[in-house]
Amino acid sequence: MVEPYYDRAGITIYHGDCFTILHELEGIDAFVTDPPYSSGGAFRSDRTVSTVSKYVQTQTQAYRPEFGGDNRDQRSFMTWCGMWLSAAYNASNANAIVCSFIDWRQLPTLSDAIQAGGWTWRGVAVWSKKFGRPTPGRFSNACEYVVWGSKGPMLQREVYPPGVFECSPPSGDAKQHIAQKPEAVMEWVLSVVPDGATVCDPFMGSGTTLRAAKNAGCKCIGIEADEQYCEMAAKRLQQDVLPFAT
Amino acid sequence: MVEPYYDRAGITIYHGDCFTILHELEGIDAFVTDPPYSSGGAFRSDRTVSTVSKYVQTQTQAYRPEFGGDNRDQRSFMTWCGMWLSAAYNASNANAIVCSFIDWRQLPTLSDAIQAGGWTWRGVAVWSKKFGRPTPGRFSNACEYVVWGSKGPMLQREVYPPGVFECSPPSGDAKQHIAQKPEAVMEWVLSVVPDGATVCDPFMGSGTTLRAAKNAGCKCIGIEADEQYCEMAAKRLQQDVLPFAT
DNA sequence: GCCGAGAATGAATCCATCC
DNA sequence: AGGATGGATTCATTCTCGG
Repeated sequence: MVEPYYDRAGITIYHGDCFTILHELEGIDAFVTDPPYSSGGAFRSDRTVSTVSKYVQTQTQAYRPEFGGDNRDQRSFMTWCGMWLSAAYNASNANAIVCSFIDWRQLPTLSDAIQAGGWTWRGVAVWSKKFGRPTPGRFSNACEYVVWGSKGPMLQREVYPPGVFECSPPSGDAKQHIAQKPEAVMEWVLSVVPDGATVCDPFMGSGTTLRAAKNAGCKCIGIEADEQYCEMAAKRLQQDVLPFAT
Repeated sequence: MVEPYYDRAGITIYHGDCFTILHELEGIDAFVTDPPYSSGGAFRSDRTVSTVSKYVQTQTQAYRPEFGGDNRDQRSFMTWCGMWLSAAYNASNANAIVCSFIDWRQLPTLSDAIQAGGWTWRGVAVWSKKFGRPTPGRFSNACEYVVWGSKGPMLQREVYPPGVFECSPPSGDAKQHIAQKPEAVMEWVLSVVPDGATVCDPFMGSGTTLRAAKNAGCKCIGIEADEQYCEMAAKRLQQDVLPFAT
């Protein structure tokens, strides 16, 4: 069994590759995560290939060119998402929930991947950031999306979470990770997760999901490949335990 | 050439099959439309019932006519969307814009189809209805989406439309079609369309797009297969011309 | 005309029942 | 792997209507 990087008060952090760790896990009730989007830019040269090629090494080739410029990264992103979603499915209990953030460009790919991984796709929820970067002549990209689903039928629950949640992105000192989500957004997403569930975030980053899950009374598990973020998250989570925490 | 059902003051309505009519058209600057979604429910039997019982179930329901073309399965929906988007592409000028409404379930299919039809997919805009019908334990489906793109590069314009638009759906006497959009929502979508453009809605319904396009100073063309809706739209549009219109 | 109370509404989803 | 039908459920917002 893999050794945790941090393990205290129902919070466990693993430092390592998500596939390796997921393979060892079981009994998860909910996956709530914000994976790297491999997005940005309409052309391949605009993208950072490193994050993708780090996880997937497949022979990439031109694929249905009539579907537009750049399907190579799209294809490997699809494969990679299918892989982690499938591993997550296998580590889950029956009736588990999966919620993954994504941007508009990869939304269709992720909705395919979630189903390819065995999950039942249940819907899309919208995080409205109020103001996206304005672009002349175009709709601003002011939203990110939560593609979500379940492992088989869902448990009956008496909550009615809104389908749109409006909240400004973090800024200033509160922001420790490029893609960091506000804690309020994570709490909103967690409202579809049963009380006392075991929540796992396989792409933990600075640990916002874990903080929100802990506040919701959940047991939680984070996985992160970058040790710098493991340390940062452990510090953030330990702070909360102190009596004089803010 | 096909005979118009209505043709007055820069507004033309064709009654007939959209493929037949689109084949005859040319010189369109923007397609703005709200096609039948062929959505609803997780089971085929839920999708194949009539639009009235599928989308509305309350006790004292005002009568609104059925609309056709809403019972395709995923595969034929994809093919059908590819066909009309391709026909629309062929009827378009260079730099034309396409904007099509869709719900969460069919968003990935439509984003594939728009690219299969030759368009460059530019993004997703969100119409937030504020509050959808609640479903226990799940995010309410409070949004519809605008999948949009262009024929080649876009013209430079000095407008900055928001990526999310919040507006309640029409109700009461103002609602004549089950899936009718508020005029304000159509005006928001039309903000990416150049001034004085020729706008076409190949699934006109009760004619909201045409009203909004006319108010925006556009020439407009509507196509509708159901004569009942052609009549309804013609009446709505003619009303606006009268000096004592409300 | 304004305000408050009560009623109606919704591009929904699931499931039991029937043929 | 059967397929269609109808009923039950839900609550913030919007509408209606009376005072």
